[in-house]
Amino acid sequence: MSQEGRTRRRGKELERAIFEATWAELQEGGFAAVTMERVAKRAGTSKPVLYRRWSSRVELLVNTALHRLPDADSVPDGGTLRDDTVNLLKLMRQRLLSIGREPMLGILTEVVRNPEVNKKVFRHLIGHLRALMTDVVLKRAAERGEIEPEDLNERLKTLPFDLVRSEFILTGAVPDEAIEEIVDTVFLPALAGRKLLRREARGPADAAGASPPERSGGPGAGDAPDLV
Amino acid sequence: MSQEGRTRRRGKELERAIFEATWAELQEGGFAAVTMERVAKRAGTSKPVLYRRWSSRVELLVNTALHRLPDADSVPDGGTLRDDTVNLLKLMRQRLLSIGREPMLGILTEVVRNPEVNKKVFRHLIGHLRALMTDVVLKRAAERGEIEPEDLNERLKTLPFDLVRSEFILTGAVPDEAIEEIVDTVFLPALAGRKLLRREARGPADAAGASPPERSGGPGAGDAPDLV
DNA sequence: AGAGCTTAGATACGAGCCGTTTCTTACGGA
DNA sequence: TCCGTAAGAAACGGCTCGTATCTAAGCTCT
Repeated sequence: MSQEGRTRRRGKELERAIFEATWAELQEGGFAAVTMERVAKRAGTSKPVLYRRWSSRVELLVNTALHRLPDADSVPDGGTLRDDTVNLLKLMRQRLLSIGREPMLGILTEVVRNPEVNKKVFRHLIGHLRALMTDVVLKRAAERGEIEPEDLNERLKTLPFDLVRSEFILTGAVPDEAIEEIVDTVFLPALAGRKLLRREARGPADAAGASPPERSGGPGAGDAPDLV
Repeated sequence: MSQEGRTRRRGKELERAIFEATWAELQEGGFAAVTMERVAKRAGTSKPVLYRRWSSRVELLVNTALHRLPDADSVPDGGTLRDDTVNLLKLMRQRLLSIGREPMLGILTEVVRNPEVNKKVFRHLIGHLRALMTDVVLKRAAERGEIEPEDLNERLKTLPFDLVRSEFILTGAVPDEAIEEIVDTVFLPALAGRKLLRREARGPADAAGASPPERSGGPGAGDAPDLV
C-alpha cells in the first residue's frame, strides 16, 4: 500500500482515494475502528495528508458519509399520493443505506455536542426530504384533489420519515414491506382519520390549518449536502 | 478524592459510588470524555476496581445507564385510550430522559456491532413498553369498547413509541405538546382512519387480524432492566 | 479475639491512537 | 527549466485502554 514506485496523486484524485479507504475501514471494523493511521496506510498516503484536509477524525468521517450520499432532487410521479410517498420513502432508504446504521449513529453521537453542526445535521436530517414532501409530493396530491391543506400539519408531513428513520435506527434496514406498511396502515389512515375526526368534531382545526410556507426554496436550498 | 483516611467501601456501596461518578463524568464531558481513570479518581478508587466489575468502558457505560432507569411496571388509568396512551408516553419520556440523548446514541453506536447485546437492547428498546401497551393500555381500551383487535397491527401498536423515540433522538427532548400531538393527530386518527378504510374496502384485513400473542409474560419478563 | 481469605486501592506497564512537527522530494504551472 | 505547492515519511508528546503486581484493609468464621 505504500506509495513506492507509483506516481503521486494530488487534489481530488487523492481525496477520493482517502474517502474510499475510510469507507472500507468503516465497513470492516466499524466506526470506532477507523483510525487516521490505518486510513492513511490503506489509501497509500500518510497522516499529515489527512489532517491537511480535515481537522479531525470526526470531520473525516462526516465528510466521507456526505460524500457517499446520492443526489435526491426529484421524486418520480407515481400518479397517486400513495405511490409518490412510497417512492419518496424509497429514496430516503437509499440515502440511509448509503451511509449505514452504525456510521449514522456514530456521526450523530459525535455531533450532538457541537450545537452548530448539530443544528446543521438536524436541518439536513429533516429539511431536504421534507422539502421534497412539501414541494413535490403533497403539491401533486393537492393538484390531484387527493388532499386539502387543512388535512396536514407538521407532524403528519414528517410522519413517514420519522417512521422510516426509526426502523432504520433500530434494525439497520428498511424493507419494501415496511415502507408500504408505513404508508398504507399509518400515513394514509392517519390522513383519512384526521379528516374524519375533524369533521365530527367541527371544532377549529389545531394549529395545522393555514400553515405558513415554512421552508421556501425547495430542495437544494441548503448550503451543504444533506445527511439524509 | 483519594481514599486516604476514609473507611474502605465495598460491594454495592462502592458500586453505587462508581455509577454516580460515571454519570457525573457523562454529564460534564459527554460520552467520549468518560475515561476509566477519571471515573476511578472521581469515585475515589482505582482502575482495577472498575475492571473487576465491568470488562470494558462500554460495559460500564451501558450498566450505568441501565442503573439509572426508573421502574415502569404500570400505567395510571386515565379512563380513555387517549389518556392512557399519553400517560404511557410520558413514562417512556421519563425513561429516555433519565439516560439522555447523547449517552443513548453512544450506547447504541457501540452496541450495534455486538449482535447479542444488540438484540438484547433492541428487545428492551421495544419489548417492555410495548408489553405495557398491549397488556395494559390496549387491553383496557378493548374492555371499554374503544377498539377492536382487528383495528391494530404491530406497526400501529408501536407507532407512538417510534414517534417519541424519533423526537428524542433528533431533539433530545419530548415536550408535553409533542406527546399530545402524536396521540391526537397521528395515533388516534390512524386508528380511526384504518377502521374507516377497512370498512370501505371490505377486503380482508392485512396480517393484523388475529395476531398471535407475540410476547407473553408481560413487563418484567426480560432478564435485565430495559434500556428504554 | 485472632487467622485467613477476599477485595480495595496504588502504581506501573505495553500497545495503540490523536493531532502536530519537521523534513525531504515529487510534481505541475509559468 | 525553475520554483512554489503539496505529498509522503518519520517521529513526538500526551492520552487512553486494559492488565499485572503488590500492599493492606476489613469481613467472616471459628
